[in-house]
Amino acid sequence: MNLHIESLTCLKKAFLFQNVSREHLEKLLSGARQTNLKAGRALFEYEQKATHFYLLKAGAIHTFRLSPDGDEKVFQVLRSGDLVAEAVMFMEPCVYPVYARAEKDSALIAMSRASLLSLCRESNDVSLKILSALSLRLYQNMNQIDQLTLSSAGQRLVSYLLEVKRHQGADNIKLPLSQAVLAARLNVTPETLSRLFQGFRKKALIEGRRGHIVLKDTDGLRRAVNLPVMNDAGLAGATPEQTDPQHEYSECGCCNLGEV
Amino acid sequence: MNLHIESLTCLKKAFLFQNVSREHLEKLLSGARQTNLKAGRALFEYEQKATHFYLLKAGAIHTFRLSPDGDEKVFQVLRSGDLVAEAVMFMEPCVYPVYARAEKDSALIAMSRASLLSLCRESNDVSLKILSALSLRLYQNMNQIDQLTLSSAGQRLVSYLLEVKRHQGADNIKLPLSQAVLAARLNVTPETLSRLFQGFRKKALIEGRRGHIVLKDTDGLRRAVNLPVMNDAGLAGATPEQTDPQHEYSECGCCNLGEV
DNA sequence: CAGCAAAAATGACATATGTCAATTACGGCC
DNA sequence: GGCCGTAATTGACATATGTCATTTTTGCTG
Repeated sequence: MNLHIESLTCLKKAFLFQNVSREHLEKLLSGARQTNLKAGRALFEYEQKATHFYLLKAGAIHTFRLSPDGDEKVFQVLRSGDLVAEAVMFMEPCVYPVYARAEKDSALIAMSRASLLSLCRESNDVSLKILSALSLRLYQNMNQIDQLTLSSAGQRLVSYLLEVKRHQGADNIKLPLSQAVLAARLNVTPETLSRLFQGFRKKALIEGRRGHIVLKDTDGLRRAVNLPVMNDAGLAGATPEQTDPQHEYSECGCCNLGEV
Repeated sequence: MNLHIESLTCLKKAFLFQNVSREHLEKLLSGARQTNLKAGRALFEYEQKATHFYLLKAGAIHTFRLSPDGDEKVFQVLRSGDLVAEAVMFMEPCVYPVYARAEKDSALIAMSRASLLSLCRESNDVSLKILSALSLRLYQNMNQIDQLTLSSAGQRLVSYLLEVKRHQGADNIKLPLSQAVLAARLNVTPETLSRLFQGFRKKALIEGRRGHIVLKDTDGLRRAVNLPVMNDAGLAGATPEQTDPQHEYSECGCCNLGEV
């Protein structure tokens, strides 16, 4: 049927399933179901038994945890084409390590853990693919830890901006996140974030606002927050990704933050 | 030869290679070499091409990154029996994401990336094993991120203490880390850490010092730093690990911090 | 047991960042 | 194009935590 064909096409585009045979994909999809989520609705809960993973066809999903005082700590911002919770499927015990919620109306394909595991058992290729996907994610997480442990809020912001720049190519960057979410992600308050932006504007280091900002002087930014001024690779140092266009994750290569 | 036999025995004990045939292990070891490191010597450098992974037979290895002002941010504290950088082998591009240095005189077996990859290609079992190991590590990293984004230093410390308690069973816990390293790990200064400990002592929430401390009142600790007082599972909520005795990682289940 | 170097504790002080409240600007909708 | 709710900005203020210097403990080694 139509839906099925469409799903198949989507699935094929996912990095994980690049070279997987149609036959195998069919099997994945056989037990799959389409899920639609209104903005604001939960996809799954923290510590809930993880029985499914998802392909996000349209919309946006945030994964997050809650801080003791109830703030949301955003882990990932997932966009259409992304897989959700596929890495969780291999955990033991298998529970979702985060909450997931639709930020916009979203359409997903839900596939069962069992089908993925059996696919892996049958196809070493798939296992290897997932292996490399997981290790990439591991790397991203390390970078995120690195970023979060930067001592000052300014450093974290600049390091983030430079990363976005690197991924978008131009100095003219689009911030795919609201300031509130970005603040959460950088572990600062929205107020502090706002003041940081203002400070940089005053010093003519950046221009523009509301999602569209121009980095006028990246070295200046680095100096302003005592980040070492170096090549251009940002935190990660030498050119880390950028290369492999196979990595179709919309999550930003180094720390899954908004779109590419 | 003797060394070889001994290495084989070690390897067999590693979680990853639990059910791997002797034949396969031999292959891994065929290209392997023994490495001895004096305390303080580097095992590998950040961003260096990652050609080998290691089994730590004796001693201790720290993995870390450097903050802009030169402080070390400890990622892992590895003890004998641990594998080092095995997850890195699957990254693309394949460079070490951290520095690694011997903290004590250490003995390691160095095995090549190529041999591991070909082992994985041959044995789906191994792939799956590694897959689950990686996903565990991913989970640990998320927990670490969660911890690091706890707003106050006190929260981070208490959350750490409770985690250690959970892993060691008793209220009487042994801290496997010097205060300096622990401070780095919690992203605070040693001074702040010291003052926190003192504060808890004054309030009779803990007793003892120098690695051996007794948690007198865990709920009190939680309250003292505004962490929700709940079951007993610490940050991670419901019983996360504890169960599977197969996980022989000396790294603490939830966030690789010192020994079990 | 004395002496020493390293680790930890303590004190005084500076400041980045959080908090809370008030104001302004934006973006969607009728 | 004007209105309204949300998001962003700004200000005043409190405070946790970093910094730097000094002292005290600790654990070792001869």
